[in-house]
Amino acid sequence: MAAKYLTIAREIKKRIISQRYPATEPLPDQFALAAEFQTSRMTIQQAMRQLIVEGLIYTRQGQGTFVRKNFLQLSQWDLAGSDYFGATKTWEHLGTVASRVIRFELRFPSEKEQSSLLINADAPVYDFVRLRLLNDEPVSLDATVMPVNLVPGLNKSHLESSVFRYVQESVGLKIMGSYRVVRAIKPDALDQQHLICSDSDPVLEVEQVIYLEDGTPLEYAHCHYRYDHGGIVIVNNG
Amino acid sequence: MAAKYLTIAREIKKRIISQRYPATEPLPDQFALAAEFQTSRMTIQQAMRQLIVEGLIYTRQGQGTFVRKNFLQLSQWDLAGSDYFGATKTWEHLGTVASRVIRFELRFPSEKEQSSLLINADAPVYDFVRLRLLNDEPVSLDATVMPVNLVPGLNKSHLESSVFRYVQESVGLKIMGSYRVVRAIKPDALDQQHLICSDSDPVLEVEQVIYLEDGTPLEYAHCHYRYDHGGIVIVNNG
DNA sequence: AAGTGGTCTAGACCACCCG
DNA sequence: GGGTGGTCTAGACCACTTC
Repeated sequence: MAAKYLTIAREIKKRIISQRYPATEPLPDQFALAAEFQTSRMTIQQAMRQLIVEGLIYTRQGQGTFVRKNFLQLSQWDLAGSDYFGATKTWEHLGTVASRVIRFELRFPSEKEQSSLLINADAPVYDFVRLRLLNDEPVSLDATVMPVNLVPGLNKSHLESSVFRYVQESVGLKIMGSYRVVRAIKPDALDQQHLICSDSDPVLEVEQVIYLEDGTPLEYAHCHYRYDHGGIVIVNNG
Repeated sequence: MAAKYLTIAREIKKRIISQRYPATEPLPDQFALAAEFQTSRMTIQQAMRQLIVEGLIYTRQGQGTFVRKNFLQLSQWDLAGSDYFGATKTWEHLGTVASRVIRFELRFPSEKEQSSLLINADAPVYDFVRLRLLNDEPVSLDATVMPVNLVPGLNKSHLESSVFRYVQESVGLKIMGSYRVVRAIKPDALDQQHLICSDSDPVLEVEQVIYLEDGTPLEYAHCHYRYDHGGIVIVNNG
């Protein structure tokens, strides 16, 4: 049995999508909703808070609760954006995805890696490079560094399928967030060789740290994308 | 007088930063905090919710409330990232910033612009291009389209100072969020001319829609950055 | 079983916006 | 002044984790 406030939030969401609550006027006030759903006003407010963080509505003290004009639009954006690559998204709807392992080694971390992963110089790390192919065309070249102690037992077959799945399902770690820097750079020798690009073709570089629920850094990576294979989508709701 | 839950949240934040609440063990439970702050548990929970959205703590039912290990680290990241450009950040701490207007026209929107700005073909738009200089060095070339009806009275002097400030202070509109796509591209003729780069120098392109509180799109822009002048920082907390 | 956070109640008063 | 959302109370019961 889901919480009552979530049930109410879902119901109100339905009504907004079906335009039973037209976007041109405010929603019924919280007292009316509390009466309709036979609950207290605090619970209605919790449901509203849920819809606010989902970007569906916004409130104005003294005025009421309103539907965001771009809510219906946003799903269209997301759809339109699906031709682009988000680092957390998969591309499987675009075709056949494959991973080729270029390098897989153990070593000690550099200073930059120590500070990015919050580890000491004597904590061993995996160092691996993978080429991602979409319909046999090279798309990205990813160089990753991960602390061995967080993910013991990682092997080459995990790299060929999904490190993410191994980390979540076998080791039981949960990803919380990420920190990324995106730039345009000139391709290095490895990029030119594996992404099959000339030295005048730009490369989109994503430098990222992925961290777990409690904030422990899990991986530090440099991902290089061919410039003609889309971009990174960033959505920001205030 | 600020709300009690915000006052409590600030106090708890202080204690975490000063390590009076060590990151190695859970925070005092909500009942103890309610007693200490002479308030109800609901108010303590509201304070906790605040700190959760700020990324400071996380909760586990049946276990307690914990400090995120990367909280202290994150402020260092932000500092480190200040050498990079975020489209919402200013660069004034890096030196002298100037804006040169390359183009400023009125016209009707293209189909792509109509769908991005949610306007009709007969709604006029401003079309302007600006070159941003940092210490007299070209950094970015921005091509922007804005609906005239949202921002009446825009003129060239606004472009040279800050369109953002004009929109906020004179027109009274409030920015809510953004939708961006980042790519690496080859420079076009305008880029090469104004960003002073060769055709083998990559360009970082940010295609963006900025929208207002209620979701109305305010501007649709393409911003081109020189590849050697930093990158875009993206922080994502689950 | 004990201890923790999650949800919920039935009110109350306050701050803000509008006519 | 009337209507709206924002905050707050003093409890209650539930769900989950650990012992």
